[in-house]
Amino acid sequence: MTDSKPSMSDLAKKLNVSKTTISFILNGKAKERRISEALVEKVLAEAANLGYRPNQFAQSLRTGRTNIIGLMVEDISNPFYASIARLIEEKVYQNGYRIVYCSTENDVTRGKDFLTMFSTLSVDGCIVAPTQGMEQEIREMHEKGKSVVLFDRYFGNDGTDAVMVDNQGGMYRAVEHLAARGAKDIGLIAIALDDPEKEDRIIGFKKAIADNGLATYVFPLPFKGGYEEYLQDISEIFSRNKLDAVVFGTNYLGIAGLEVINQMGLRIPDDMAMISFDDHDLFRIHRPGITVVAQPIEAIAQKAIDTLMSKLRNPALTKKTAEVITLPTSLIVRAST
Amino acid sequence: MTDSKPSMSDLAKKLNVSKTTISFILNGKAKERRISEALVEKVLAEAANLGYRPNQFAQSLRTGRTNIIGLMVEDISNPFYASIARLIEEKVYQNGYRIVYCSTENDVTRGKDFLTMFSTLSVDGCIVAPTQGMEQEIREMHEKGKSVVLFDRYFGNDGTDAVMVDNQGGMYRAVEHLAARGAKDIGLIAIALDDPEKEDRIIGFKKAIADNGLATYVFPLPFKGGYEEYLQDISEIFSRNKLDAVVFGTNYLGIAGLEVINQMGLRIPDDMAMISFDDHDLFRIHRPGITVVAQPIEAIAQKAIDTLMSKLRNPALTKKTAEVITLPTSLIVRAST
DNA sequence: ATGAAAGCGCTAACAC
DNA sequence: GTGTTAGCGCTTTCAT
Repeated sequence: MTDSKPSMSDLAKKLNVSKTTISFILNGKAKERRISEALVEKVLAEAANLGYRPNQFAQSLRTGRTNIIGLMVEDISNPFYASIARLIEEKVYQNGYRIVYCSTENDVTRGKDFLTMFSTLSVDGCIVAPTQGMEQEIREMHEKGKSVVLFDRYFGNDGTDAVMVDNQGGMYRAVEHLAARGAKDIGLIAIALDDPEKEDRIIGFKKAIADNGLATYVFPLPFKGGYEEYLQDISEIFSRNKLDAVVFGTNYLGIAGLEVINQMGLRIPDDMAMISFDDHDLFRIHRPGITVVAQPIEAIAQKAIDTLMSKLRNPALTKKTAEVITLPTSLIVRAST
Repeated sequence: MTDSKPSMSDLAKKLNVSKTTISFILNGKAKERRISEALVEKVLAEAANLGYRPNQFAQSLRTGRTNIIGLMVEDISNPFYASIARLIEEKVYQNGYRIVYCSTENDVTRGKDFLTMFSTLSVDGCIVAPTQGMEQEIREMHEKGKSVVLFDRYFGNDGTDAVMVDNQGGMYRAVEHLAARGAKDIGLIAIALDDPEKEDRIIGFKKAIADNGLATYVFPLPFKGGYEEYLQDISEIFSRNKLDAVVFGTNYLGIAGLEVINQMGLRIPDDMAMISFDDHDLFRIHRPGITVVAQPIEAIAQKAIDTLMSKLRNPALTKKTAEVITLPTSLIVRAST
């Protein structure tokens, strides 16, 4: 009936031992406190028997640590982020942490709200794919000693750790590949949240186009939630420009683009060669297969966690070193090029 | 420098007011406590000024409520669950809750671990796509007064709310559709965690096969993490049986199946007609398009949240009513059939 | 080798 | 109208 959780006091009372002792034993400090084997046994046994679980909130209130990690991505339903979330989940649980996630939808306000939430929740650290406009807030968290690891996007030299991917290089090789296959009019359709001149994927694209002496067709698109709108935008781009190849800056643009191409009855790669950033089941299985610039998802997750965990374990590090890791992408050539 | 968060005491000291008063004001109980307008203003202003944020842990410790909701799915990186997670996130935040998620991988032990974690974390409620074998634990949570809403899978009449989908009916109509198109040897490739006789999708399939006087080809597969293994299993099934149509019980089996079909050079729908449970970008965009039994993702998320929120708002309900909502699936016919 | 006691930040019954 | 006070369950210093 009164099945409510047993507290440390319950244990203490039942065993005629003080809370202190119980606490030490349960926290593995029995040795250094020289508590007798016998007592340790007894306490452990009774704790197990009663199904005792420490109250995380009391614990957090006392210690200031929460064992919660915040994960902030653009959209948790995007397979790229979902896969990362899955991997991070796996690795984080092994270290006794839990994850609270949220999707920013590239909205600064949402992003900041969530940062506040993380702060309110007192997460021990967080892994964030930031939107732009959050620079200030991220820096503040960092300065307050919270461990933050950025990925997917970051802001120059602000002292925050980041796990990035070689976006410029990846894009450069994609264009190179297309050019080598004889493409002349290569378009780039990519999200530009901010200034297109600052987007690495766009920069890499332009550089490759220039190096290959080709004409530049860049179509920066603002971020919008709706898939339908992208279909619309892309089909307009296709009808107004006679391209023989196209590169998409993200998986969802690639997907939308592929749908448009198919709808318009364009043949890949004869009428239109195609490459998308990010691999996806769709790109692998589609006939013809779609060439992609794949991001090393596993490595991104691993590095992000490793970085965060090492800061968490050694808080002194947090304020000091800031490392920006850049992981290579890989061009997976399929029949679309 | 000492930028650590201001507490209620700080506020109280600064304004020469007691914590009590602050607490009441901040919790919107100023009216009923008949606190003067002026004071309310002053407190609110100073709170905003100092950037005061209540300490969630102290709050939780005191009230027993945490504003955290646990979300447990089979695999957060599966688009079906990821989409649900996204929608649930959206709806939940509007109500001031946060989400902690975890992926069971259909592993009972993991599932139970996470349930314990939810319990330790004192989540206010949870939305769970259970694995089998968790019946007992779910029932216990429920009996302890925790709000639990199941989806995707549930255990008969155990008094827990559940949001389900008409799996039998969806599968039935898929087979019916195939039969109407002249398919004779229709195979079903589906995960059977437990007894295949208890899996609704398999039941629906068999019923439809019987009603249409066809031969029964059911290939229950155990759940395994690895995609490669499914490829293997499926291609064996295809080489050992001469089917003219196949139905896949879940999106990842459908994806693997499609990959196998393409690899084997089978033509859809001439050599092999195909239907998969769950819609997916891949099925929509693939040429030919793949007919699917789509689940109403949005509705599932909405119902789950609605149910949970109403229980949370009115705890008295929790122990009483248990509702099993069954949502319809829809057959989206494409070129694969 | 063990325990008493203070206090983390907050809420709410009960005074005044 | 506003303040006092007693905890929520835990950790940890200091005493014994």
